[in-house]
Amino acid sequence: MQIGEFSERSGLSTDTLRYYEKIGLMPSPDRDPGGRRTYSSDHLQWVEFLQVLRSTGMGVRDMARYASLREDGLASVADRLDMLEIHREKVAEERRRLAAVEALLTNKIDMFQGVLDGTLKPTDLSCAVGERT
Amino acid sequence: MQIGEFSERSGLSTDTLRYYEKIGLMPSPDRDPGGRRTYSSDHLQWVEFLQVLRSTGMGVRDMARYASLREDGLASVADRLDMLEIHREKVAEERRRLAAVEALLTNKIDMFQGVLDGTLKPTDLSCAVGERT
DNA sequence: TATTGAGCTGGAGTGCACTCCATCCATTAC
DNA sequence: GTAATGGATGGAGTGCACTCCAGCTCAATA
Repeated sequence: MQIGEFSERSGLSTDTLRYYEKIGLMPSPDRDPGGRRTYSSDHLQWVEFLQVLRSTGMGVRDMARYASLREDGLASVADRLDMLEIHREKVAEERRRLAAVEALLTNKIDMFQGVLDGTLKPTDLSCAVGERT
Repeated sequence: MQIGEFSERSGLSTDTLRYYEKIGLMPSPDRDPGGRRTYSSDHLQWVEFLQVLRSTGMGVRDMARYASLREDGLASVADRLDMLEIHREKVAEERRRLAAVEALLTNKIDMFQGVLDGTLKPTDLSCAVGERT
């Protein structure tokens, strides 16, 4: 498949795809006789995983390192495992942090609602983190 | 308290604090006779909440909008409530997404471990999203 | 009183992750 | 044959959120 279709299927712009290739995130796809990139479904699975890493805060530097390990094949399994375990822990921490923030937001929301429906005096708001009446 | 101490306590650099003030995230603190900023513990609570918003993906544009509503006092409670509810839903969604990513990473990690301890053939790896042997 | 240190301002610079663009080339449709 | 379409390339530009800096003032201390 050519870059246009690949772009649509992966959800990444053609510019981003060429950029990812340039910085070493994507193995260079084969070219057709006219010099145009030809992607396989392997490439598709891979960019989808890249997007997972990216959307969970991994920087392109680390993604490039993982991509390079992946290119090394079996020999790099232990290293890839290390990276994934470290990343999973980061994701888990972030998820726990978000849960705490949700609780804090719920608390503030409840106070605002209390003020709006009159069950709370506006002055009670002052104890809500960072708010003012 | 002066900006140096405030910076230490809040964990934001003095540059960032002045920047936040400039773009309307922070109510301008009083100045001492020499023209230096004097922060209160109210300011501290507020920047701490700003950091919560920031670290959960709210952009400075929206934070400035919230800050401006906060300056309006009681009249803006309904609007602030709206913003917080919308933001809480975003945070909740993100938390659920992270949980899914954790599961995916765990799956890949298990496969790599299987390959390392010999209970899985390297060729089985190919079914793991985006990997190659 | 001289020096040191903290803080002030306006503006330039940085890093990240793209995104856009001009110009050129190949393929396909008519 | 030619026009339209899609892709290639190198390099410049963008938006965000800071971060750094020069040159200054002010206050506390030896």
